[in-house]
Amino acid sequence: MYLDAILNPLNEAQRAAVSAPLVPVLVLAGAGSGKTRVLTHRIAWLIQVEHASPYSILAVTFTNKAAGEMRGRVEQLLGAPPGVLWIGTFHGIAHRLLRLHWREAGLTQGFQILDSDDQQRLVKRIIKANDLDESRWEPREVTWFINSNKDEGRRPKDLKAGNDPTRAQMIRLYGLYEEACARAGVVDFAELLLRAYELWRDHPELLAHYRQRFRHVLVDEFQDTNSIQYAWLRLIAGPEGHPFVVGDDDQSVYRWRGARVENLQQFRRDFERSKLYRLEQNYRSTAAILMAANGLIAHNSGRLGKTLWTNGEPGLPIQLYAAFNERDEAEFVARRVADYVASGNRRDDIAVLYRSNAQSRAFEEAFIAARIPYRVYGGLRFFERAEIKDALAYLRLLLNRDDDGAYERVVNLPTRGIGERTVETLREEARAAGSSLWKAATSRSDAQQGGRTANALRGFHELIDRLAQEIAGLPLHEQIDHVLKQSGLIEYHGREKPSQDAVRGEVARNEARLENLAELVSAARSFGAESADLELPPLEAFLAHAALESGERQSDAGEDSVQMMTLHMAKGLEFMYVFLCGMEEGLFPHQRCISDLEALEEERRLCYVGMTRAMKHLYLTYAEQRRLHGMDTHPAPSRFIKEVPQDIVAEVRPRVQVARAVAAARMRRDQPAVPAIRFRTEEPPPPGMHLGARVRHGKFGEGVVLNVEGSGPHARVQVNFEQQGTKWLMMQYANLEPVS
DNA sequence: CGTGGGCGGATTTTT
DNA sequence: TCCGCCCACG
Repeated sequence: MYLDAILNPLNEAQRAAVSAPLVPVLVLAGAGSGKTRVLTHRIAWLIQVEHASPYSILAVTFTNKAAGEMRGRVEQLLGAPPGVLWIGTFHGIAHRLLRLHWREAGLTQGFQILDSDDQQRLVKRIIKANDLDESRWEPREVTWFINSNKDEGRRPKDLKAGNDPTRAQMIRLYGLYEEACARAGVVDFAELLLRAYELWRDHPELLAHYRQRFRHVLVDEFQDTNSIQYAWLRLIAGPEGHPFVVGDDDQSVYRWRGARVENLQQFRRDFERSKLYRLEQNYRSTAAILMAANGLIAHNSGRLGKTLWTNGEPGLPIQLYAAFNERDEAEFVARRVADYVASGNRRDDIAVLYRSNAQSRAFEEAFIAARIPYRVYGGLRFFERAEIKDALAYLRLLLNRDDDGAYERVVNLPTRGIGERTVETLREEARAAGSSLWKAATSRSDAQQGGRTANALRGFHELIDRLAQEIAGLPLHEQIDHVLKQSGLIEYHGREKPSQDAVRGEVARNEARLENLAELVSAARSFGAESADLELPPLEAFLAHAALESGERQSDAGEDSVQMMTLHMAKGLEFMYVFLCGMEEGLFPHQRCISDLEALEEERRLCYVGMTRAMKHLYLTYAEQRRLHGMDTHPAPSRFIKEVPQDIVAEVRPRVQVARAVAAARMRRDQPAVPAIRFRTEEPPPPGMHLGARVRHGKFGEGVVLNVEGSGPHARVQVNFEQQGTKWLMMQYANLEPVS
């Protein structure tokens, strides 16, 4: 019986959720409690037990990765490719709807998608075109204004400026931006969602059709939905529907980009018949780690409430390390990593997590010095790389000459004598005529046709027209290959820097760019049927794919390496050993969040997310001195450290000969199972730094030496300052003066 | 038209 | 401190 396969692998709570009746369902799924499993098994349950047609199922996620995983696991479970199932991201599904109903949605048939970078550039061009000061009207801010309004479902006409001239200008720019998008036939990410929502809202017959069809809607990571996504969900579900949503209010960390945890509560109000299920059994972490995480998150208010528990190992206490500075912090982590690897662990199982990307630097340096392979996540993804975007701009222009963004990007790339002056004139002409740059250029009067730049411009247009003709009928990858070669892009990146005694990095970078371009062709070759059902020509489909799925972050997988990433990127992942670093006030919680309770609670959730990534060992580290923006700071340890129940925290201190008596008190809580660190040297302590000595520090004032470890530049002393309390300091940096 | 130096700003990121 | 962007120069 199918039932067994679906329900047997589940625990009681999971089983209850999976086999819930056809009413609206909210599953509160704690970290590591089998959330994806519940979703996939629910889909199988609907099909095999409720006899739902796969055709009637719509499953929505936030990331392509999650969608891919879900699809894979459903296939596995059903033993067949559930081809007709709609599983995708909010954006992917919105895109699909808009392709199918572009006319009703008020779009052009071949509309293309702007990624955030394209969008920002467009906003910037609009600001410039309106002679506004870019420092007064920052493109970032304007873009944020536009997107956050779209996220809330508001068009320019819905906005009132009141007496606020700044706001009035913002609204005006929003309107101009919309016009520009319409003229160029492009939509941004937020627009995909808003249009899809409006499509259904304004076309009752379409909505009725899709409601009839998608009887079963499932949503992953529901706590991350924004207003428009939730409104869209309510539309498709209708008053009689029974959406199945899974989320965790304690893991909501994207409020700053429009996510609304309140949607969880709102769901219960809007769907009165809804049932709530809690998944609290955790299959990932040790009891100690869960106690720490539970204790921390209990400090947040207004939670739906949930306590993780496990049947598994009690595990080791949380290890807390107080470093002198970020270098010491990194060296500590590197030593521990080396220990783990020496005892047979894979580096892939070790993660260094931090609040902000800048923190990776110190760790990279320490890992390089210790010859530990590592991988930093973050940075540009494949389709975001400049050379790739250049190539895509050519392709976009081939499909749509009115795509001004694409036009500006490649009109002089490679250099063909069309300078800023020429483009500026073109922009003015286009603005005056209310047309695109391409049209403005082609409709110039004869008087303007003679000069050198006019010839260059004509050459460019002829190139584009010629390419468009030449690639007609070719297979996708040959189209791209042809454009890359004939446009001169390959040559442009391929040429060696002349003279300038071979800057080696430059050559390497050019090679990498050429490789990426080659990779683009092979990506096109393997880009197959996935969008066939949209009845889009392959090139259009490929461009949409490039925008919606920006590709891998790292090309060089391969070697077993320590994983380094921000806490945000770690969400949804798990690691055997986790180092949660930079646990300092001002860094984590971040300075900008400290005075805002909502933001502070989000920081705490982020910390909770970080802690619950760990399966076996969790370390918290902080530095007593940290260089930030080139300035030395002396941050206090993060409040989050104190919010963890102290009886499951063990402070790590290097074990040394000196001052054993004082250290012993600290050591009592340290666990013997964790290998102690030994200093290589056992030379006498630095002069004047004996126990009980009075010393003065530039910032902390006077204090008494409580503890001394090591010698030479690496020596560290613990000082009890009259004002600031007890601190560990590094002799090398501290500049302590003896006081007599 | 391309580059180098000066200046300002410096969470978090997916689609 | 360091990185990215803008402008002035070659």
